[in-house]
Parts: sequence; structure tokens; C-alpha cells
Amino acid sequence: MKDVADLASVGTITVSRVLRTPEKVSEAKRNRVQKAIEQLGYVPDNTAGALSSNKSRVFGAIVSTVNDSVFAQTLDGLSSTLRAAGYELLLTSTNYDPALEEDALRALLARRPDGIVLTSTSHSSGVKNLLKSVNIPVVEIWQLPSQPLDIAVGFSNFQAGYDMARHLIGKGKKNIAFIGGNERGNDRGRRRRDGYIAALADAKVLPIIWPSEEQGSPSGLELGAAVFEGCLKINPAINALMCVSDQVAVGVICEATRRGVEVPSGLSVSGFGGFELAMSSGFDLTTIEIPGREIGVASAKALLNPETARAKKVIDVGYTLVERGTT
Amino acid sequence: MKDVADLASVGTITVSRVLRTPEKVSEAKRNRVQKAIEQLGYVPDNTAGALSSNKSRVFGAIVSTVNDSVFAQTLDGLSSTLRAAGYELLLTSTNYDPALEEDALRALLARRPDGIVLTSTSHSSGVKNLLKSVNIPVVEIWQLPSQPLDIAVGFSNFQAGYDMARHLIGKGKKNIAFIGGNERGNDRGRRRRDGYIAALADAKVLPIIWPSEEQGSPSGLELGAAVFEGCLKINPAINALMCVSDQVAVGVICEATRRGVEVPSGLSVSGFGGFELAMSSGFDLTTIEIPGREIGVASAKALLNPETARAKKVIDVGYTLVERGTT
DNA sequence: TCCCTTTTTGGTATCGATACCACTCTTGAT
DNA sequence: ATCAAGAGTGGTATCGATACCAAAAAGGGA
Repeated sequence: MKDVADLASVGTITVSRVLRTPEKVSEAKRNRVQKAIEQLGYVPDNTAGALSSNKSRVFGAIVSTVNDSVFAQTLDGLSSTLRAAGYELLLTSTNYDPALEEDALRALLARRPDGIVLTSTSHSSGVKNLLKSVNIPVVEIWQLPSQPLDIAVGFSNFQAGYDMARHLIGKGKKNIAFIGGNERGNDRGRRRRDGYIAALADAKVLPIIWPSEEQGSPSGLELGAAVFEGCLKINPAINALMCVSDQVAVGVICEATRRGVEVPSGLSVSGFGGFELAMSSGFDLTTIEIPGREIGVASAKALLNPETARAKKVIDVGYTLVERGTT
Repeated sequence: MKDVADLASVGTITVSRVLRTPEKVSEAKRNRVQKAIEQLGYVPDNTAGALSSNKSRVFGAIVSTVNDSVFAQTLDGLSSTLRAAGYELLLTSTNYDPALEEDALRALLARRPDGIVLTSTSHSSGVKNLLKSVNIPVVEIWQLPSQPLDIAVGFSNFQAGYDMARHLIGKGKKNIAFIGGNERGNDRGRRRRDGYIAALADAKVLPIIWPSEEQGSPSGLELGAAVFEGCLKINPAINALMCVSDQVAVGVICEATRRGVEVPSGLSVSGFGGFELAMSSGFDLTTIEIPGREIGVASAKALLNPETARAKKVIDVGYTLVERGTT
């Protein structure tokens, strides 16, 4: 920076201002500085800037996994929006192990981020204390806790489950089973199921849940395929399956096609997520579409503008029940 | 840090050593320092450390998209391995726009990473110059360029395409079409196609490629479904489809099931990628499995240990042709 | 013309860690 | 007992930017 300043015959502070607040520098000097920067191939050192200004221009994110297409969309929206504003994203994944969260957080905080994004629901007291002590914006995403730590961006899984169940009931189906959602640590799926239970209770219909909590089960597509040997064999009266995810629903549909079961006349199937899988014309799946990318974008805005976001506390991005051919 | 040092009655430098090189501090002082750290809830400031030691303990990654499940696995492997070694990952996505790469790189370099991971193939001269001037390890992943900038970790798309085509030929299929892989900027798909072409040439069979370069086309699952109205209508003799990706292959299989076309007796189908989609018992798809996570892990090791990695220059993680029921 | 306000500019201290060097204290061999 | 080698420890300068303050330059009204 000194070199640039010398070449442009200005003080170092003026170079700094050209980069951070160019409007405060006269046009003549600004141009001279910019030319010098280009000529020397100068790349500013943000670590030094972070130290002196106490602003790192970096945000940290702790996700349970990157390995999920809707999470990926969220990350994408988050990262693009932050980058457009001159910030970067420091990414850490806990691989669904809540015990790693505190370690991961500590490591992130050592990099002095200007804000943190968390995807997990419940936090250890160590995590809460750490977050309290640093006093930076914290955004919890993908769910709407009743007591957000700071700011929350997401949608109501319960309400979405409720709406989908009502949709199936409205189609005249009386024997509706809920498939999946009993994995450890996946309380988003559990809330969808709770919504389903509530909707059926309101309609005075008994809920059917498969697999039960106790039994271990395959997941994703395989679970969908297993439904025919499990759930439907036990209770052949079932004529609608409300699946915890699109993957499960696609598994059901593929297996139904193979067995010659007509969808939706013989069996209605609904999914959840709005992955590419479901949107594709190949399956024509009725599902709940979640604006994954928008969650990322809204979180980024909340981080960049914590005061306005804190006024709302909870930002509901909503969801869309998309009715297609499988119900 | 001063506070910790005072509380433990040692010099600040000893506190630093307890954190970075604990083996160089006597056990008594080390314990005292660690107690003081805990008592004060001290979280070290890495931005300051980065400034003085010229080591940020952060690596940068520029990916074309996070929104792809195998890329996601790679990121996962990368991030976990780095974190286990006390490093973090600064993630940037270019959304498949090569023009953004230089901007993204400049922004990353401002954070003084200890190394960079790139996923794109070809780089502008601006990018090359920037990378040359900083003198840190650079790892290009997911392909094996003949002239790597520094270190490359990946596998040969060409060879994989060649092998799969040979597999289909070995199954006695004579009219094998290659489906997809003509998207702009996706030269990995193109190399698979080149491998296919080479294998057919060796076997003295004419290649059939659909859709052609010129025509726009849907992608993923939809492309697979469209094959029946496009490719197979034009040339009904085709009895094997080698798809550029698992998504396309699954689209083909679903549509085939719907139309009552028997797989593999009437039509063989192969995929590429080894996504969850393909591995699931629901489809039983013959495919090339790519060790996505391993690419991430190997890249992390290369970054952490650039000297040994540079000795190899190119690290081939290979792939596996998994023969299942669709061929 | 002069004085006051506003804009533009630069010097210096500072952020919090580590590098470098110098020093003390062990330990073991002669 | 003496010395050399090595382990353990601390003081001080330093990394490269920005904050803070002060000063200079520019504009504007009387």
C-alpha cells in the first residue's frame, strides 16, 4: 500500500479511502491511485484491515451438510448475495453431529466473522454463551424457532405438513399415511409430521405413520420403494401417501409404476422440498416447494442489515403447495 | 491474550506457544495457561495471527456451483479434512460464469488464503497472473488437465467415457447413442463424449450423438424423458443409451417404464456420476461412480502438504464402472 | 478582501498476534 | 568442576491496514 501511495504521490490513508470510500477522495487523486494500483498489481490485505477496523468482511456459516440439494441452493443464494456486497463466506459443516457445533463455532469465531449463520435447531449452552459474548448478528435458517437466538429465516414445517394433509383430505382420500421423517436429528421432518397429525385430527381421521419411530429404516428413494412391502401390506386400505421428502415420493412412484399401481387413482403420492427431481416433468409430483435460494438471499440481507432484520426477528419466506398429477 | 498471560503469570508469547506449539511449553505453564484461557473464555484472534505470521490458516475455493450433489460431496470432504487440521474454507461460487472467476479470485486473495482450489478448466490470463504472483498452492479439481497450473486432483472423463462405451459394446449392443453433454461450459461432459466416440471408432461403429450441438435442449431428467420423442423416433434401431449423467439416465428409465419398454433387453441405459439417485435400489442403474468425497479429501491433503503433492503434479483418484441391471 | 464552513488530505497510534533474538536454566558428558 | 548443547522463556519489533485527530485547501457569504 505504501508503494501504491508513493507511486501516486499521496498518503497511504488516501489509498485506503480509494478502496473503501472512494466518494471521499477527489477525482484526480482517485484516478491516480487507481492507475497505480493496477500498475503494481496491488491486492489489498484484508487480514490487516480486519485487525485495525474490527470488521473482517467475512461471514461464517455452520451447516449440518452441504450434501443436500436444497441446502446447496441456500448456500448459493447466501454466497452470491454476500459476494455482491463485498463479503465472503467461511463455510463449516458438522456432518449432522451436534457435538461438533461448538468446536466449529469456536474455530469460526477465531476468524472474527461479522456474523454467523446456523442451520441446526437446538444449541448447547456453550454455543449460546459464545454467541452472546461476541455480539454479532446470528441468523438461524430453515426453521422458525419460537425463541430465536437473534434472527431467524425460514418457514413453518408444521404448517406445510398441515396444508398438504388438508390437500389430500380435500381430494377425498380417507386413508392417508405419512411416510418417513423419523431420522434422528431431523426435527424438520418431525414437524411436518406433526402438522399432518393435526390436520387429520381436525378432520377426525386417524393418522397412520410408517415406519414407526422404533424401527430402523432405509432413507430416501429406498424408503419409498420399501413402502409396498411394509406399510401397504400391513394396511391395504391406504390410498394416499404423504411423504416426508421428494426423494421418498419418487421412490414410491417408481415402485408403483413397476407394480402397475395407478397414480393417483389407486394411490395418491405427495412429496416435500421441490427438488429438481420433483419439478421435472418425468414425475409430475405434487409437492411443497421451498424457496431454498431465497432463504439464502434473505439471510444474507439480514446479516448485512441486522438492525432492520432484528426488528422483524423472524422472517418467514413461506412455501408453495404445487399441485401436480400425483394427487 | 495479554489478560490470559497476566492471569497465568507468563509472557504473551508463551500463551501463543500453548496454542500453536504446545509441546514446546513445560507442562506446568501449559496447564496454567489453559486454565486461564478457559476461565476468561478467551478466543484467539486469527486475523492478527495471520498478519504477523503470514499464514491465515484459511483456504479458498472457487466452484462453479454448490448446487450439484457430487460437487457437494467434494466440498464436504474438503471442508472436513481441512477443519480436522485446523483450517477453514472460504467458499465462492461463480455460477458457471467464467468472467466472474477473476473477481472472485481477487476477493479471495485479499483474505490471504494459504492455498486455492479451482473447479473450472480454463483460466483467463488475469487469473493465471494473479495466481503466479501470490505463490501459494493451487489445486484444480475434477479433471486432469495436461498442463496443470500447479496441482490437479481428479479423474479422466475421457477414459471413463471410453470404458463405458466398451462395456456397452461388450454387451453386444451395436446401436449406441450418447445422450446429452452439449451444454456450454460443461467440457467434462464433452470429454466423456469424446471417450465414447473413440471407443466406437476403435470398434468400427458409427457414433450417434443426441441432441446435436446446435439444438437447444432440456437438461437432466427432462432430457432423458425427451429422448423417446427425439433420438429414438429419428433412429428406432438404437438399443443402448449412454447418458452423460445419472439424472438423464433416470429420466430415460422412468419414461421407458411408462412406455412399457423393457430395460435392458429392449434398451440398455447407462449413467454417470454415482449420485444417490443411481445407487438406490429403485433404479439399479449401471453407472460410473466418481469418488466425489475423495476428490475433496485428496485436495485438502494436497493443500496441506503441497511439496509432496507437487512431486506427483497430477493425482488421479480414478472411478468405478458399476455394472447393475440396466445394461 | 476577509473570515467561516466544508471538503480533502496526511501523520501517527493502534489492532492482536507471531518472528526473531537473547537470555536463563537444565542436563549430561568429560 | 567445567563446559557444551539444548530446552524453556520473555522482550521488542513487526505484519498492513484503518481510526482518530489535526491541518491544509477549497468554496461561499459578508
